[in-house]
Amino acid sequence: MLKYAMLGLLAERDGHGWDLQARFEALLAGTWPLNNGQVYATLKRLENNDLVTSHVVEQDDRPDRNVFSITAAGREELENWLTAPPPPSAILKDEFFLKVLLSSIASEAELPDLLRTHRQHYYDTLATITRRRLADDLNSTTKLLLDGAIRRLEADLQWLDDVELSSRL
Amino acid sequence: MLKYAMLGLLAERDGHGWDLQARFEALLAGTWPLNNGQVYATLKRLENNDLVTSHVVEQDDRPDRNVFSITAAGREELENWLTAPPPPSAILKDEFFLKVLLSSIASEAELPDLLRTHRQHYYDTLATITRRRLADDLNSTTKLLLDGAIRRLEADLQWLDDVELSSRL
DNA sequence: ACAGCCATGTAACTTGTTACATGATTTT
DNA sequence: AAAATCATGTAACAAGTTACATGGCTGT
Repeated sequence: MLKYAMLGLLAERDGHGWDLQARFEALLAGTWPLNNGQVYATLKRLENNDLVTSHVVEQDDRPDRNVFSITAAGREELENWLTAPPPPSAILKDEFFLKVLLSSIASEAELPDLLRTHRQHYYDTLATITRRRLADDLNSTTKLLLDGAIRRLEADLQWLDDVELSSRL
Repeated sequence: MLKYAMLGLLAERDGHGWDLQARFEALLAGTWPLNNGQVYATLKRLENNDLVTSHVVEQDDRPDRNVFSITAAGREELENWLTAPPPPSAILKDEFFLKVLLSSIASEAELPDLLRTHRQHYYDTLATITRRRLADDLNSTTKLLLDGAIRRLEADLQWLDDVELSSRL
């Protein structure tokens, strides 16, 4: 997926690896930290596939930059991905769902523990995100993202209640 | 993740590759189809790590089965995973969120198209899942899963409205 | 002096994805 | 005769994860 993230950021404007990583993390409000190695590896693959090109920009007081630009083929790849509907399998391919499911069938004794841990964790995350949402240096897109995350967290918390109720029957 | 799914199914009872795949797909109500190759590859890796063991069961009229059992180490690995809270990065690591985000910054002209396509797709999926939820041959765990999926889909649909509203300003 | 920022990457390992390959039995 | 079910796997490739490695400049 990072591949498309890089293409998207480059479609906005050119950038070098370090810069792209910083922009990505800012856009995601720090909720999706990256290892720099992954960024450089992804950019190299994109270049091998001619979806981006690069040129070196020399600097005196800083290390030289390797600045990337998106190509026409890269733009096309990005558009295709953006407009394609998600595969039908995507909705339930979720670690949280899978944990509850497996706990129910394989390890029922652990279910209450799992539910407690996760409920706690979801409340904490909800609090963190709600707090972050209030910061005034966020761009509007990031705000939207956080709103979406809040809606999902609330949905998941309600579902946790469902699961707990039905496990107590 | 499939690794843990296999461990979970084996914790319920022993099984061979084919059987595990069928049980997995039934549990997920067919929403997460697998390629058999992935199943066998995953089982082999688990065996290499001594998380499962296998023995051949001969059959006359059918190909022989390679039946797997979970080991003590496998059980431990499963328990650890089940009780561990999700990493904080997991909530927003989502293809749908990323698409909306990137479309907003990189390709604003495509946003309405993306929103329309995805809204349609989400409604369709909601309808499909709701219908499947009514089938009476589902086990209670699968029903729960579908309930969770419905809650999420509804949350995402509401969020799509948010995004559309804010994009029209 | 030390921490933090700027900037680059490689290497090893684990997962996931897709395609290919084989072959018997049962049902339509 | 064809399609579905049962049953096994290999191989190639793409992507994600983590650790390692280097080095100058800036602010405290």
